[in-house]
Amino acid sequence: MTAHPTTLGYALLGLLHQGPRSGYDLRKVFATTALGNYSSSPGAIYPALARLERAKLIDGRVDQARSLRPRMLYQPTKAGSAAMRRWLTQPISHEDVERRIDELMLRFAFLWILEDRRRTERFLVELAEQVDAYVTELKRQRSLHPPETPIQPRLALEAGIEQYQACARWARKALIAVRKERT
Amino acid sequence: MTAHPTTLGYALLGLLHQGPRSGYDLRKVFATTALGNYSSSPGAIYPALARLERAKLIDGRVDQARSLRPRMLYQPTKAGSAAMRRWLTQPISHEDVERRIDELMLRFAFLWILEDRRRTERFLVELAEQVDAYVTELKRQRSLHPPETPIQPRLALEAGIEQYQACARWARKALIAVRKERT
DNA sequence: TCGCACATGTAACGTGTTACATGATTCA
DNA sequence: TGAATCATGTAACACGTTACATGTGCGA
Repeated sequence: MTAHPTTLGYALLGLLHQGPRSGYDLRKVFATTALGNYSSSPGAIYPALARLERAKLIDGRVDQARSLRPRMLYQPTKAGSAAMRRWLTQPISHEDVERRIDELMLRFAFLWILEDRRRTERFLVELAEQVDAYVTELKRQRSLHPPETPIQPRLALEAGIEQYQACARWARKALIAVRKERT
Repeated sequence: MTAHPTTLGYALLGLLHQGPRSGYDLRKVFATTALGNYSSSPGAIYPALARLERAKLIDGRVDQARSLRPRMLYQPTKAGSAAMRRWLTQPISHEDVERRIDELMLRFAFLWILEDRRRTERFLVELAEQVDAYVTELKRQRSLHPPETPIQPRLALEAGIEQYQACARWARKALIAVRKERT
């Protein structure tokens, strides 16, 4: 009951906030956009949709509009929208930054659902702070490398540092862009 | 038989190339370093070690050196080293860049095992090329956004673009650093 | 009529997560 | 004596991957 959807579940739930879609429609989105990183293919998507429906977070009904074959069109229920809002408004944890940065980006991409610019801004501020903190931690790790460490692991750590720094820079730039936006 | 180790398996196998370690030692590495991103905790590590041993890629023997309790010390077998070398020298695929970039970084971190600077250089060249290609693809996706797209998904895609660009920049910088290295 | 795109699934399998179990040693 | 640390695991569970199954409508 209190079982939360997985990242894929939230991705599907989020997409359905754009309007009713069938499983096939959703698959196409995953197949053609960068969202494809969050998995793909029928074996994951159809079961995930079934789980969301069992949890009453989405509602499926048959699209009897003519055309090809009957399709199941899903849309979020009230409970589904509420679950989505809860997920979107979670605070950004240390753990999220360290190990689930792409889930954070997914959350950000769906923040439009809230129609609350302030919330988007707060997300970016928090993200920049947390990422900065993690960069500091990574730099500390770099300083702890014993001198005989080969160059490759050193450089790999460097890569991590630079990717997170890029993320922090992006967050600050995005914050400015969001503030400029007319709503 | 031809079943390949998972990313976690390769991470363990790679660490064992630094010298014999126990499961506990390995857990500590995962718990305290950035490697922790590649999972953690007994429930994953001990079974992974058991699989590697069943596949004859590592060899465990009891450390009867005094001190605390008996520990199982693992080290790679010849087959294990060969499997590692095969993994490390795989070409970098489009798919790797899109969906397994952190596995690529793990591979890079373990390239020291090959003791072949050229190989490291080639890896970085290939990576930069492939990442550039993916950045191009992401920019194309950005240009395809319909004008009414909310700002958040746009910015999220922007984040992806900038992280990959940071990765490409890093690869070129790292290439220079590796070339400078005396071996 | 052949094949492809549409459309929806299921089954087997391996693996990671979480939580728990067990017992020895060291230190307060 | 009790707590923390060393050290190794196991069991239940859910999820994703891969591969397969099934059938319609449309265009060449």
